[in-house]
Amino acid sequence: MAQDKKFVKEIADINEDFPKWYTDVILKTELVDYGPVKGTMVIRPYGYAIWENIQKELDVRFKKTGVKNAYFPLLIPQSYLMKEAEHVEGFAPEVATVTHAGGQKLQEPLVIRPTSETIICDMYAKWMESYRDLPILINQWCNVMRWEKTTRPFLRTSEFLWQEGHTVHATEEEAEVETQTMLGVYKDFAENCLAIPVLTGRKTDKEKFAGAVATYGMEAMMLDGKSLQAGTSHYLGQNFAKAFDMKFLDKDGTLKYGYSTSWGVSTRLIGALIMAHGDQRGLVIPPVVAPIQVIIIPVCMHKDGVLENAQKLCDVLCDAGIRAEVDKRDATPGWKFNEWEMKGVPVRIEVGPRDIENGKMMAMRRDTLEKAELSLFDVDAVKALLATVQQEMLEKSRERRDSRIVWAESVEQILAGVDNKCFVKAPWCGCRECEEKIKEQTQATARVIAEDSADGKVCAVCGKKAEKIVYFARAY
RNA sequence: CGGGGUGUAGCGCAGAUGGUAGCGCGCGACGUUCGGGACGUUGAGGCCGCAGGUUCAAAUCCUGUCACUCCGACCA
Repeated sequence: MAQDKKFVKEIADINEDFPKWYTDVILKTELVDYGPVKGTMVIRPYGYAIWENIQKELDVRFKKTGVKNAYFPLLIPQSYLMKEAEHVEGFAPEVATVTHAGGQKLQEPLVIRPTSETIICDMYAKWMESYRDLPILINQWCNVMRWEKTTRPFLRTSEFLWQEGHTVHATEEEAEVETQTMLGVYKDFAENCLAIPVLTGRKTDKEKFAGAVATYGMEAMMLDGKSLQAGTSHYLGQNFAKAFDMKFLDKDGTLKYGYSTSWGVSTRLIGALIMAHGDQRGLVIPPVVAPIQVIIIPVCMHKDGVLENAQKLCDVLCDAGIRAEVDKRDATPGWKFNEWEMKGVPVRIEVGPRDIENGKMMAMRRDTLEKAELSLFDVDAVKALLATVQQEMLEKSRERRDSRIVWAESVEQILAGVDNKCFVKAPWCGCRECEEKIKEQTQATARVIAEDSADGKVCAVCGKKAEKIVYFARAY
């Protein structure tokens, strides 16, 4: 117990000071370190492995929808950004610009991509001549830079890694379907890989992406009740097609502008993962994306057969496709237990002389901290345990989230709801003034528009006929 | 850009009224340990953010400056 206290002291209290807990945990578990340039982060191997797993899972899903990966340049001529009026406005304050290269001042400044719509649309314009060239379905994994005023590792950094998908279609309908398909891919990924239940839906005009006709987002609830936008999918209509002259000759022989979409998720997902599942002991990472799924701790390493059996177990698990490691470091088992719990490894297996003698091994789940005795080398049991952890983490998060969605019919009720760490569903007339009033008085913003019908309801702010039911929450 | 705070060892900090720098953790070596953060012995590690000034003497007092950080306005 005394030792527990000591451990708890090491990371900030999750309930008392959530933001501090967050930064403590990501630094102490060696996910990230701060970069020398303000607002940048170094993603360390343990953190990067999560990103690699995210990439792997998303790529599988993208490929199923026919999307292929490609790569476009980091630097974009400044004039490209000027072509789409709203888009320029949206990004103007936060672009970083390169003015000199090769020891000389450049004729035209180059911007470091804050997103790649412009350069990609410019290329697409060259590639699309006939309707037979459409749709173009391309994704790129890359870094982007947005010079933000305040930053926080993973959630908002000056430079971040993401994937951005960009598609062009011959018809409005097809592009709209694509927008929804990708939103669905994200939802499936968030729930089944990250074990984070998400709300998906259309964004209000105030919250939409600069240059889009419609923006759809997925919102996840963090442990402190705040919402995190975990992914977006935009229907861009012909806005970019017209700005970049993306025309094609249709079946009917006429020249038409294409309809485009873009969608993306970023390293912010790692932040979401941490803030959705962590506890007082540190991280809890769902098995699908965990860098290490099973950590094997040999007990009494110096005794005959312990290390050999631990290594053999590791080998059989790895052969079965499980990411397992043996911790052979010269430290006490107790120290290692705490270390790996903090790092969020889903399953820990202890192997000691007693176990070997009895043909057993002790397994512990990180999410519930429950221990179970398994037969030594029982790969199927470990696999089943990992699957259970994955599934129950989602169920637990979903129950928690669902119990924290409340209904409100006035600004006071909205305030009470968000103060109570809840998402608030409220009817809204659709006007910007009411939306802004809610933000002023409650610091909550419209996250997504719900599917529910607003028939017979009145706006929580102005009392006029409600057009939409909207989820409000304080957001990161 | 407004308000507050902090800069001393890798990290967290202590250093009244000036006298030449210390504690905890961590790190190295050796030994005993190992089923929930072990212990003993011993060692390494500092331009006290930076630049001026006052003084016989500055981590300490004064002035300036830089950096970081928290809270408000903007953002994935």
